[in-house]
Amino acid sequence: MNESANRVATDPRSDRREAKIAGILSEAWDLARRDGLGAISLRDLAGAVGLRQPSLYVYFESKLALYDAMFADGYRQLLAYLDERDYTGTPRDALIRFTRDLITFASEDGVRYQMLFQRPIPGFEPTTESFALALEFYERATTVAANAGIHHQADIDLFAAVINGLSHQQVANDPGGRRWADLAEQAVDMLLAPR
Amino acid sequence: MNESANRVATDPRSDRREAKIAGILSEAWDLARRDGLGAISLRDLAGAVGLRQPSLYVYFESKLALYDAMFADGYRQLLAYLDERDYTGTPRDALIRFTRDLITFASEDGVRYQMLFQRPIPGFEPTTESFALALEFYERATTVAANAGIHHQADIDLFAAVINGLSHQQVANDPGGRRWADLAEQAVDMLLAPR
DNA sequence: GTCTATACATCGATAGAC
DNA sequence: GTCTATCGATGTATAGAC
Repeated sequence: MNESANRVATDPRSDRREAKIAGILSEAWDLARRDGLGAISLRDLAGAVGLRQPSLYVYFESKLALYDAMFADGYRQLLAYLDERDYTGTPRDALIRFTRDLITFASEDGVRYQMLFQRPIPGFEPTTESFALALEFYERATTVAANAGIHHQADIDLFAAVINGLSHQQVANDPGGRRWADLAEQAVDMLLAPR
Repeated sequence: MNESANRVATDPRSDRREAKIAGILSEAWDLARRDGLGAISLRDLAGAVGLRQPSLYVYFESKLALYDAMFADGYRQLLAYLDERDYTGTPRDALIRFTRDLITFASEDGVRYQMLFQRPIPGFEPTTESFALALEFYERATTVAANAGIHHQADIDLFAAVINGLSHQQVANDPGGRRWADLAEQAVDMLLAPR
């Protein structure tokens, strides 16, 4: 290969590094779906990407750093997923679609849902940089809710609990299905009903 | 001690065995609260009850059998907790109290809540006998809900999701507190509002 | 950047004496 | 029923050659 050909916007060396990291993360999600989030083995992970186990330390300084990268990766996937959709239209309709999309996103990958919303790995806390992505998501969620009239803290708490509960039931009892996702409209109308 | 004194209803030998098992389970919950449910070590557990690790196999034939006993123990605690309370009165009031009590129960012990409602241990499935206790609980819950007019499957699904979501938020964000438990009345009125 | 080799800890489980 | 001793597997992490 020609080491200096195609000198584009970014450094090709760090491009390749980023691509490798992306490949490792992709395999890490596969392993997590197979064995559980807490049971990822660095040996298995290295084998899945054609490396020996110590070579992983070139890309992640520890297993917790790998988890942190997965946490950030999952939130980037969620934000990209939301970017592809539009939440214009009436506030009620937007909130219904937002809710349904969140449940669907959770349903598509239960392990990813666990990582983002259940925090099931003892000893793992996301770094500030990674957690910023989570905050970005919460900001978007509260904005869509606020547009539909959900302002008080108690209402926001209830809204968050309902979305979380629907997502959890969907992932736990009907993974990949729509049984709870299809309750989004009913749930939102319930939340928005005047008291 | 006098080995044959006080010969009561049950065999004293199996009484002692049951008491020992209860002690082991109690320590297992303590360890789970400290290290996480999936990170219980049989060595630590044995040490906590004054035994060596292999001696635990006298009482549990495997680690999964220990988890199964914890699962059953947790549901027995929940059923006993509900037995102490009464859910008479108007159906709405009963459902509010039932909901609030469930969230409170979850809040009192996040690890127990995980074991009963989140199933976070890869490879663990409760035995039929243990799962029967879970079914007993679900029967009681649906009865209280049905008395308040929640009959259709979609309504039951939504009710279960709301309780689960409130409990999860309470455990995850305000353990031991009441922030989401105090939303029980609002949540139930929302669920019972005519559409 | 990748490798071999290895350190070092911990785990669940079993064998067999007492 | 409890113990000592130990097996075999697995885990993360590091040292150092190439």
